[in-house]
Order: sequence, then structure tokens, then C-alpha cells
Amino acid sequence: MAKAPKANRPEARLPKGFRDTPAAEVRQLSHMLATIRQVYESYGFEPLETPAIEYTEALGKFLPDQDRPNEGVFSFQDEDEQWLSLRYDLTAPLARFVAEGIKTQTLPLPFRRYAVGPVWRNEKPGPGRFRQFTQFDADTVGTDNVAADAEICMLAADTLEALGLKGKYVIKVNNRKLFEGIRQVLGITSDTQWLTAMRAIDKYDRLGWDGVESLLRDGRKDDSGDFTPGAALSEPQAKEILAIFNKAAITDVLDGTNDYALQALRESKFAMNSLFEEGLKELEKISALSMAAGYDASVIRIDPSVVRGLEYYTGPVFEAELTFEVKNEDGQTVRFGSVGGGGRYDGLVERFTGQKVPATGFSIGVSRLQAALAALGTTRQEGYGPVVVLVMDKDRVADYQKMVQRLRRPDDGGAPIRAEMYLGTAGMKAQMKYADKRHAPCVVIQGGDEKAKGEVQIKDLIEGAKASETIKDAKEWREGRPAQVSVPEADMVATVREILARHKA
RNA sequence: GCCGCCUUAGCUCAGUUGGUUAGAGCACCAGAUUGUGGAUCUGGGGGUCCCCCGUUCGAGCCGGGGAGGCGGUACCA
Repeated sequence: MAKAPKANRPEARLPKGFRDTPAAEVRQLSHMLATIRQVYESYGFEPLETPAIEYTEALGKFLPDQDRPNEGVFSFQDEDEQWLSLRYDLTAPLARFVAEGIKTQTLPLPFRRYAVGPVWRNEKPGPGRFRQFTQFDADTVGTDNVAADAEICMLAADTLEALGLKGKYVIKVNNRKLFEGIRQVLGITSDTQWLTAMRAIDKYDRLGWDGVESLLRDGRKDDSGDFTPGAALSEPQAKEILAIFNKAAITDVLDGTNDYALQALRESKFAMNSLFEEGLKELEKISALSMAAGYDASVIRIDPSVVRGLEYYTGPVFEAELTFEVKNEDGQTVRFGSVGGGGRYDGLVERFTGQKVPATGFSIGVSRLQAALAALGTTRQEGYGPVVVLVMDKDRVADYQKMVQRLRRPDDGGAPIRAEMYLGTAGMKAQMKYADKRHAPCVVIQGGDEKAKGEVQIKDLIEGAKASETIKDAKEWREGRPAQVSVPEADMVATVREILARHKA
């Protein structure tokens, strides 16, 4: 093969923000997805798959223009010059699907579906943030019943429990209507001012109330020296906002109820406002429903500091937050924070149909959750590789292939054993190294001597590794052949099975 | 997007005031060892010193620009 001139060779590399997933992680992931799916199914949600690509206008983002065709979403033009985009979440395609179903009158409402798959965002990747990641969503479309929202919260809680996170998470619940009520009472007319104020509140977790206050007022300079402009609210406005959140968003009240937070909201001056009151009633209902179903406030908690998608949600909003911390390999404390979220969005389908179609749902950030589970050590250890049958005599490949098949399909009807014949061309020592790297539990060896006796040698690599810790002399482990047995050919499968059983637990 | 730090072998890193052929440890490959992974010894393969331009007799080192990575911050459907 002619070598390409060195300068012309492409560099083997991945675009930034994308990654490959090795075997162990793929296995963990599919196990995790199966667990989530089971919970979603148990709530009666039905699976739905939609394509990765939609018309850009159907996704409800801006149309890309000549200057910035790919801001935020990956987009390109079809042959007919229509703009297409990779989906950036699973909710926008759902809205499109539902709108079509309503148009053709083929969709029974309420419609409840779950969906899982990769989504893409064309933005700067960061720690734990990629340009392709997986979401797992469940949504109920076509009802404004608060019970649907309460159930979404329970679903989120059950899912995290099923993943082994009992006591390590909380589903925080708030209501966008509270914010709208507060805004009306305070008489804030400027949208940008109000958006800035809400973003400030959202940063409470990280900055504390002092940080939030400076962002509500003049702005704040962070540690990197960057200045974040504030919302420029008046001092009384800022104080009133802080007062209510300060009081109601106390998250360490551990009496198991939401009474304190709800009472603080009820007693605030904003309770006079009809929107605020409506939001409060919905929160009370969600709290009552989840308490009645056995989820106390340590699991599903009313927390007025939750903000989330600003121009998107119209009622209750949810956030699934992990509450534990973990030290990374550098000894730094890592907090995973939010691993999912959702809420009520009554306006999404309306874009297509012109009629209001209320909907509520929840989305899990699968990759982030997986990283958290891995850090917790909750995930299963990586298993052993296949049994490797060595090729001692190249003329007898057919015999070795037969041995592998006997392991894969035992004629005693026992469970299949993962096995492979060495497919390279190297000598025995290299084959042993190969088996070691594959994490093979054992190897099967049959050279001329064994063949003559009708036997096979089976070497337990895991036992052998243990033995090597005490054996220091090369000759000793070589000649002593630790963890190696010679058995009649007929006993090969049974002997391998014994070794696998020994290392099972 | 903005701010800061970083980039030398597969990995972790040395590399003097600018000076010959750029090093170490680990990893990898091979041999010592009729047919045995993990010990020891010996040998070996690996480099666009991130890229480009400039200064200089001479640049891994100095200057300018760019890219990539990391951290923070902003945005986040």
C-alpha cells in the first residue's frame, strides 16, 4: 500500500464536544436506559421514535440566516433549499408530532409518550457538556390537570430510586405563575429586566442570596474578573423579591412536609395577586398529591428558587437535583447538581395549530446521570472478557475453532460461554498477553503433547495473577504452572464453567 | 462570547543565559526462556518540541498571530 505523503494525511481526531463510548460504558448505559424505560412503561407511557432531523422552522427556533446559519443548532440546507436541523431536544419534535396528529385527527388525547435518543447542540462544550448527548423524556400532552404534573414528579423520583439513588436526590418543584404574579405586583414592565432578574434567582445555588441581590441590582464581578450586568431593579423591588425567596426557599427544613414553604408563600404580600394565587394553589395540589402517594418533601419538594427554561414553561417547573458530593481523582469536590428537569408548557403545540394544547413533561440528562452514577461507584464493575482458545499449531485451526464452538454452544445444553479463538498470527507468549489484555478469565491450551493424550490445558488467568503477587522468581511460576489444570478434552466445558463460577461473585 | 492558565514520545513530565544528534520514568515490542500473561535483565521502535509568521549565524526556549485543551464566567430550548 502506497503511503500518503505525510503532509496530506488527515488527522485522526474527533470534532470537539463529541466523544466515543468504550465497551464498559456502552454496557452501563444500556442497563441504565433499560431501568429508566421500565419505570416509564410502568406509568403507562408509550414509546415514540422521531427522526434526528426536522425542518428548522418546525423546531421552533429562528430560521438560520446567511451570517449565522448554525447558531445553537446544527443546520444545513436540503436540495430544495429548505433549512433542516438536528433536533436539540425531544420536546420540539413531540410538539410537531402532536400537531400533525391533531391536524389529521388521529391522536387520542391525552397523549402520553416517552422517547430516548441523542440530541445535538452547536455550542461551546464544557466540563460534562457535549455537543451530542442523550435525553430520556416522558410527556403528557392534552390535559391541564395538575395531577399530570404531580405524576411527572413521582415518575422522576421513581426513576432515580430505580437507579439506586435513594436519599441522594430531590425533585424540586416551583411554578412559573408565582413569578408572573410577583412581576405584576412589582410592576416590572421591561422583559429584559425581568429575564435578568429571574436568571439572577436561578443562580442562588451557586452565588447565595448576596450574589443574587447584586445581580438584581447593579451587577456583579466574578472571580475571573468578568462583570455580569444586573437587572437594575430598585432597592425595594430587590428586597421584596429576596424577602419572599429567602423565606420560602429554605431547603433544609426537614420535617418532611412542604408546609413551611407553602405557608411563607401564602402569607406574602404577593398572595393578593390572582396569578400568584393560582400558581400557589397548583403547588399545594402537587404537594398534597405527592404526599398522599407517599413522597414526602425530602423527595418532592416545593422550592420557589427553581427557574429553568425562561420563555418556555408556563406553569409548574421541576428540577431533579443530586444532593451528594464526590471527590474526583484530583481531590476536588464535584457536585453534579441537576440531572433532569421539566415542567408545563402550554404554548408549544399552539405554534402549529393555533389552539392551546396543554402539556407537561420531564427530561433526564442521561450522560450526566451516568457520570454521577459512575462517580458513586453504583455501576457494575466491568466484567471479564471471553475465554481465549490459543492457537498452538497453525495446522489445527479447525480443531480450535471446534473447541470455541463447544464453549459457545455447550452440547450439554448449558448456558453459552463467551469464547473466541485467537485470530492473530503471533506466537504463544503474545497470545497470553493478548488474553490478559482482553481480561479473559482463562485460556484453553492444546499443543501436540495434550493432543496426543486427548487432553487440554486450562489456565485460570485470574488465579494466576493472584499467584504472581507472591511468586517472585520467573522459573517458579513458569515451571510450576500455577492455576493451570490438564483435563480430558471431554471435560473442557465443565472445567471452564467451574472457573467462571469461581470468579462470579 | 468574555477572563485566566496550559500544549515537548502512547502516558506523566525534565530540558541551563538561545548553541551539535531533544531526554527520563512508565507503557509498548523483541530476546534471555522446548510451549505460558504478571518478576528481573538486555535490546528495540516510536517526536512536525501544537501550527504559521517574525527576530537571530542559530529557536523547544525570544516576539506576533492562530489552533487545541483545562478552569472560571455568560448563555442554555
